[in-house]
Amino acid sequence: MTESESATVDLEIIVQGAQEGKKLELRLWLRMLSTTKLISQEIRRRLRNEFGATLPQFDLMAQLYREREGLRLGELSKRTMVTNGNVTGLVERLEADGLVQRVTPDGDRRVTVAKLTAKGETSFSAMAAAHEGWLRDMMADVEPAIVSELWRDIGAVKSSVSNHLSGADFD
Amino acid sequence: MTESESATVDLEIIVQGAQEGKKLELRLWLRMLSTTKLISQEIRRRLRNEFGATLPQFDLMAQLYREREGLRLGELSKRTMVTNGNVTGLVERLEADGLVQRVTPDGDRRVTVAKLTAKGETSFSAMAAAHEGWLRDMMADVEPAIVSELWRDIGAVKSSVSNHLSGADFD
DNA sequence: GTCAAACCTTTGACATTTCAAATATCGTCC
DNA sequence: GGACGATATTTGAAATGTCAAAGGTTTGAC
Repeated sequence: MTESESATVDLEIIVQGAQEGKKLELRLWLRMLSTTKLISQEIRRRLRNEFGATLPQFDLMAQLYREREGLRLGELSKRTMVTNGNVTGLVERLEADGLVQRVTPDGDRRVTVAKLTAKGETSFSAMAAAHEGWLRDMMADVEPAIVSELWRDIGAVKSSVSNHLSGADFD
Repeated sequence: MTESESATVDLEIIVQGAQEGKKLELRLWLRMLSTTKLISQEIRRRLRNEFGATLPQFDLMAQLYREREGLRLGELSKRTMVTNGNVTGLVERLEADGLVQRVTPDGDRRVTVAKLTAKGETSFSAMAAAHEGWLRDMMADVEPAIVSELWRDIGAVKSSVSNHLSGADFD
């Protein structure tokens, strides 16, 4: 490649605002992944230290908290994006701790419905408030306008990904 | 709060384009988390179906691929954001599959260096190419300019989070 | 009514994950 | 040259995660 060719190419790339060149999607993914891991680990640590809870337990309880009537395990599995088998164990442990209660409805004995106990609601309520504060703190240096933009644009990413899944995952 | 005060507040919120009101950071976090899970699961499924590999193994091999001399397990742990104990098991299994090789350098017998084998390099190379394509496909509906913006802005989030960690995590 | 297909959850095998404690080695101070 | 603190990895317990297969239950077709 001659000097002038090289200069031209560089210019084009710069003009396109993509000096990173190819693999932009890959780079975005790696950054999303590492950022998500970072935040997850921080939340996990704080949940553990301040409440003796785990993140998956918190996630599961969050779903039950907004459905006071309780949810079937399959529905919980979908909402938490966790496999069925995993939900079984999670709910078992939460039940052992008295935070969740399992009920088999009269109509359909195949079904198990999980529901927060009073203790579970109290417990989750405290964790949720702290959790929200942690996130505000962690993102304190990001402009609110940027946070909104990110929320919107990541929604677009999620949409695109949903439309290009190989498996049979549709909603 | 009087009625007129309330009305004023509502108006401000609407004008700011934040009818979601508070908890913007929380909403961003939930969306980041679910999107990341969605993509992870898709990549996991494809790695499994097409290559018989797992995502953590792929991540680990990716680090070794760009450091052909190999990496100490502690360094691998930092780069993959995985705990030390976890790296031990991952490397063990990869070694059993003949993809990675462990060496203890002469100078310091505390250290273990993991390095891709020839088979590991070939294997990873194929997976990496496919992996990059999967991401491009999944994000195909997102404008390149948006992808760039996201990359930049998520960088800002990561920065902010890094500066507000409670633990002793600094780089 | 009965059988088969569909549905919901659990189970079992295995991999990944964290944390804390244990192990092993190195470097240094005296 | 021995003890101590710092480093580096491994181990062990418990939880989370996937997948596939097995268990009950219900429903619908006949």
